[in-house]
Amino acid sequence: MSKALPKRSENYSEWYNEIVKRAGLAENSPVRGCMIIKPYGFAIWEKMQRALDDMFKATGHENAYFPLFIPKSFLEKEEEHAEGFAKECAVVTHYRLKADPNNKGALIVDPEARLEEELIIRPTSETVIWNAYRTWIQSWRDLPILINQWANVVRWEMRTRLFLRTAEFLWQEGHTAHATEQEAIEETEQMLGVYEDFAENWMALPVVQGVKTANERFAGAVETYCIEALMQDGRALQAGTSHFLGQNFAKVFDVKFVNRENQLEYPWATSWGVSTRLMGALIMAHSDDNGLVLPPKLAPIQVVIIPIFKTEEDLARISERVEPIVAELRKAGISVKFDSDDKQRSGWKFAEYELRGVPVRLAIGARDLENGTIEVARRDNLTKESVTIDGVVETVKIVLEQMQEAIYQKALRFREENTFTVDTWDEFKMQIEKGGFVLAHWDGTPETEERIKDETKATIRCIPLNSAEESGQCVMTGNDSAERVIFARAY
RNA sequence: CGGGGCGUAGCACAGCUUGGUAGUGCGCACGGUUUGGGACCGUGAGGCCGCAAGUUCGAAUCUUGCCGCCCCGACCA
Repeated sequence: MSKALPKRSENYSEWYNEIVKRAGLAENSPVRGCMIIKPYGFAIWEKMQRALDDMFKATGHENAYFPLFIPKSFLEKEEEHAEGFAKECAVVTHYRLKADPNNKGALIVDPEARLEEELIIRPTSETVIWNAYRTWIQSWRDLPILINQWANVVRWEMRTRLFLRTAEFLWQEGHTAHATEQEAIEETEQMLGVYEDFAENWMALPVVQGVKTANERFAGAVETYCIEALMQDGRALQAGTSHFLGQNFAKVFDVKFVNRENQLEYPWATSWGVSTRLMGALIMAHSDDNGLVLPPKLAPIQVVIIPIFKTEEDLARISERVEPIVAELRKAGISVKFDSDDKQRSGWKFAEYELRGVPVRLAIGARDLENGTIEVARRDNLTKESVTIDGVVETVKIVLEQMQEAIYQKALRFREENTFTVDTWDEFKMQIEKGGFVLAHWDGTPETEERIKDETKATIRCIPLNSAEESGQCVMTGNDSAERVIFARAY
């Protein structure tokens, strides 16, 4: 195994692939397009899950679980939804194998065991869930229903990349039902806010809240809201979506409730999700040529302590000094690993924990014991300083907080420096080629959006929610436009 | 599905042109010397050379077919 990672500046996608594998986050599986999430990668995902789950609960949601298999007829009900997902569904047609009579040891699909109705492996769960809601919802008193599920889904993608786009991925999907349109829209916006909060305060990832254009809208939604982030190579990544589904699913699954006036009405729906794709965003937003850089709040190991020793006796003396520090850090809620393994040398460990993105490294050797000091190294800016052992726990707490903020600020600065306002077609093409968010006027038609995509590979990432009204002319057609939208090449 | 590349030890690869004992580095095991930024020496284990058929006295190497993977495009969170 070569020591150095490919450089971001030379080959960004190879850098990404290598970092995922070498930092022990994930690897390819025997099945094309699927991935094995390794313990260290899964530990990060678990921290994300925990934070998000707490936020969902805090906003009144409950977890439930709906099945992996969806009858094909369910998927067919909502026309746009069906069309949107049809071409990427895995389908179960049989329920039994049998020994191949012509080939000893081999198994074949038993032709006798064909399912009467094929089952789709869920690409998303609106249909099964709304089918269930039919019996759950009778009266306005049953509403709202605020459900979330943590699950895997399958979308048979042509081209896949670890975390960013895999055939099977893990996610959460919230599915809510409301008595009024207004309430459902508020829910959609609220959850988008939750995602923004999570992205910025946990992932240290600045995001733009916006609305998708018709072309980019979720299949079956009335309106799709999103948070969009900018990666270090200048490409955009959709980090989360929240959909206002109107009454589309209620109608096709015949879900009705009696309102206060004793009239039958269709409830209003939302759905919202984030996936293991966030892992890709996390990696691409912050990491450097030495490896992963993790925001402290999501780092499985926040502090690693590396003893520098020659003999068993040295190690024993260091351990004695380190153990109370470990205990104190843990008491402060900080996850810490004391790596006293003598099979690897300290230099190897330094490089390894940098690769894995451990935020703070403490190194302590005989010299430190004499001086009463310990070395504190920061992963984000690779600086190190010597501090007194007595104050190290306090120092670590401060450093972790500073890092969380510094990583966010760095990403924010990057986004600001890579957000451009352009007004001419030539400028537009040139800037898209260079990368970044490009703010430009658009005449609001799907046709123009499509033409721009064909010519530049750029899509409208979103119509920002809080952008100022500003009349202008469409960058491609010159037609009137009321506001700027964000264009970028995207993952 | 188009275009390109690759299948040889756990990993990364050489060997193939010109057929003749299966190799190198990393990793692994054991022993020793080392240890403040990816240590070194010695010994050792580990292979149906992607699969199948063919050519040949003899195939990792030549021929044909198949399978798989990766990268680039069209589709997408």
